[in-house]
Amino acid sequence: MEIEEHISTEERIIKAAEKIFLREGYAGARMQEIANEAKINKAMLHYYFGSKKELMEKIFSAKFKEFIPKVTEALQSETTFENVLRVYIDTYIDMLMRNPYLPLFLIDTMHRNPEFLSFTQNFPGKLFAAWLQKQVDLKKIRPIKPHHLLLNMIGLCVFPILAKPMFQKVFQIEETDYQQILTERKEMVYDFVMRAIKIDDE
Amino acid sequence: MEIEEHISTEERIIKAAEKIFLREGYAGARMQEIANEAKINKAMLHYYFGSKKELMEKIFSAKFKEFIPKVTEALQSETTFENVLRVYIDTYIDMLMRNPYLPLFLIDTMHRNPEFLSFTQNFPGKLFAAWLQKQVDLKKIRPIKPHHLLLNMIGLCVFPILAKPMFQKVFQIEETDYQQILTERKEMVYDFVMRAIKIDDE
DNA sequence: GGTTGGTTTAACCATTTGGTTAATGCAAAA
DNA sequence: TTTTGCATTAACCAAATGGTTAAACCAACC
Repeated sequence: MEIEEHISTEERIIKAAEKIFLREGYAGARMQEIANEAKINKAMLHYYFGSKKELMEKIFSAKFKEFIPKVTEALQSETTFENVLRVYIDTYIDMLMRNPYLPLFLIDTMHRNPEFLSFTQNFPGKLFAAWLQKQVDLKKIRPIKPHHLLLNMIGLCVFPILAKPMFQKVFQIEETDYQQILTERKEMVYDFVMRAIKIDDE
Repeated sequence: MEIEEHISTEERIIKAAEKIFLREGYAGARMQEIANEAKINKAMLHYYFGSKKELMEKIFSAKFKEFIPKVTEALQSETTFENVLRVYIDTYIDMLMRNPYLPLFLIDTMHRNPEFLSFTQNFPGKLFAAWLQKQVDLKKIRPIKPHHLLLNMIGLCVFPILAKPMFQKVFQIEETDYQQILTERKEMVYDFVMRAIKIDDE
């Protein structure tokens, strides 16, 4: 029993709950399955977290933070628009490839348990809007409403993850090819967005 | 008891199951709730459709067809690329505004019950690819892989529907404004895609 | 060694859930 | 009018589910 290798029961529960909730969703997840996954007695779940709902809320708000783009620093830096866009898309698609269950879990939960959203922090929407307006004023890009651009960027990154089963079926794509396509999209999405919003006469 | 107004029990069940499954998802839906919605005895559900899974499969495959873009005719017509794109995006966003639960329902189901996908028909991926290649050859648009363009187009239309709760929270948007933004997007998405793939020197 | 207080467990509980059944309703055929 | 066969219902059932409880465990402290 190594000192540093020890993982507390609470951590074990969190890890297990993450796995099961992400894979099965709230309604589909079973407390017993979480207990099995954590290799502890089911009563421990309630001992540490009260109820299924409270446990879910813990997992949701933690995961929500991962999903909301961490753009604040990038926006405040003095780097070019192109750079911000490129880094953002790369980072985001990488994160999604590492967490393929995350988008569906969050979207599903937000729709069916909207009360969980109230516990989450805000995305710096105003900051993003201001930054974008500056880029427009500087004639770096064509005018576009911040919420539209953000929806476009995130949608282009996230949708292929959400639509994976349909996508693979419709185009008859194997797993390795699918991963390859996601990687390709880092370049593709950057290019697509850049062309869509750049100034024509340059 | 009007002759033409009569709705068969089977139809009543389908309507009710659609409503409940779309709103609650498979795991969240309750057979009793479907029966209540249809105002019939719960045993009728099993009498007509066997099991929850069989009923779900009926609803899923019907709804899947609505979601898969009906592009075949458009692709075979001799109209311009611009026209196909414009009509496609308009039609699709309109359909989504009328069926806001549809995307999450399909995506959720495909992920958690992938076996349902095997019952569905195929999307004419090859036809779309061939048509797009022709547009590229005719120098109507820049080269782009068919699956990327399709993911982009659908993603740009669908993602705002999926992300609605988060979107509204992050940007503090009321329901009427949200609807307005979706309508705006018909124009916006067309423009965005068109600029992204048009030939530069014209 | 004994007490204390947090941790863990097996057994239990009430309710919900998908599904079944046996009896009844009922319209059309005979 | 009686029979036939599908349609419908109330009552029921076994399994699953989230949650509880009382007892046991166990390391730290006295």
